[in-house]
Amino acid sequence: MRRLAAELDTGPASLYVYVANTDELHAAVLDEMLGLVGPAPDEVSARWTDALVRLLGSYTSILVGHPGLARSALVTRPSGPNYLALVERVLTLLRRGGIPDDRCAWGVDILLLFATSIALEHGTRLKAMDPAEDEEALARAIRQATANNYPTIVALGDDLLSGTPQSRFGWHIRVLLAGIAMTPRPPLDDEHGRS
Amino acid sequence: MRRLAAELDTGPASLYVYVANTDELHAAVLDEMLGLVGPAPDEVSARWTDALVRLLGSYTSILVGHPGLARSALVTRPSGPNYLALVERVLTLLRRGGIPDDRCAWGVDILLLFATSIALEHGTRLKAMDPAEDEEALARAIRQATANNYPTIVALGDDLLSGTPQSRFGWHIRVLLAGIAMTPRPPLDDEHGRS
DNA sequence: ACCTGAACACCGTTCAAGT
DNA sequence: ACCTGAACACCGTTCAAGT
Repeated sequence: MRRLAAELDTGPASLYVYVANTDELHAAVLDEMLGLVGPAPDEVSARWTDALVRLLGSYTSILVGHPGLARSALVTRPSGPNYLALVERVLTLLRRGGIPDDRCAWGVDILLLFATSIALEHGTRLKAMDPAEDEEALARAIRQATANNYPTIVALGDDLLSGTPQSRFGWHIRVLLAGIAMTPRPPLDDEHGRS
Repeated sequence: MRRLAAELDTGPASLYVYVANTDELHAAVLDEMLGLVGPAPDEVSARWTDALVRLLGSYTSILVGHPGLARSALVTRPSGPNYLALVERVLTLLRRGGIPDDRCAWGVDILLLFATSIALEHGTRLKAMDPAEDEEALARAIRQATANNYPTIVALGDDLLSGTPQSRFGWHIRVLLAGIAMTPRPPLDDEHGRS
């Protein structure tokens, strides 16, 4: 807020004429940036799973550079036109994959939530640390784990930390898609509208 | 930091003798709270999927009350003894489900990441808003969506927002488990240790 | 050697006062 | 009626000075 106000050569109070609070500002900025989300040259021809990995990947990579936006998007679900367009595209691809409608409805939510979380995780990490010091702590803890207390952790060892962020991301999305495709929705316990 | 220091009748500077920064303090507090994570009365007898839904559910419910901790856990992976014990329990259950070791290794990460994200999402929402005003914005946007611009959103309609947080959470975890069980890991592109 | 008061450099938000 | 300076109520972190 203050940074933007300074950029505009005014006091921070002036911004509150246009937005109610920081989250609302973030939502507006995010929707603007979402206009840039992949033009998807071959979205129609590619396999639907690959298309979704790419689409969600480009959504995530936009957010990684702006962890503050990712945080806001996680907490206050965006509802701007470009976000809705993204939802629409994800839904279209899920349907193309033959996913039943009820699972498309819940699946789009978990896919976007997950993509947003990954962006927040990586984005803040990049902002905070110089590389190499990075996940040091967890890696050390895992390597020091004794077979007495944590036998399974020791057995799996370095594989717990293997892979690049990109290869993990692709696997994560495919896991979600496969799971969505084969996990029936629970019956809706009656909730009189929604809760 | 300042709140804790005040509680201890001293200045905030004194805390920096014991912790390097806020994230480290958060990590220590979180690990302490993780000591309370479900004693799991029937973890051995229950179906492994049910046991995991409950275990991750109790992890999440601890974090929901403290969104600040969830945020830290998302950004700086915890590495305390109680967190490792949680990882160990999740791994044990995944193996009991017959999940191959390499997918257990990557699966525990996505499960805990997801549980942490859900806690952050719900926790901050509870903190910020009075109920009812809640997701109003997205709900309105969806209902106002015109069939021209967003045909699939309109077709799915209210089902996009149906379900209770609990029923969604259970479905989400089952989606992840089913996906993990059936999605082969990509080959590790060579990374000389890790990156 | 160990601890900490006071300061530094920030935040988001409000509201009375100005034009 | 519309905008905003100045203040309010916070943060996390540092460091010189005290014991």
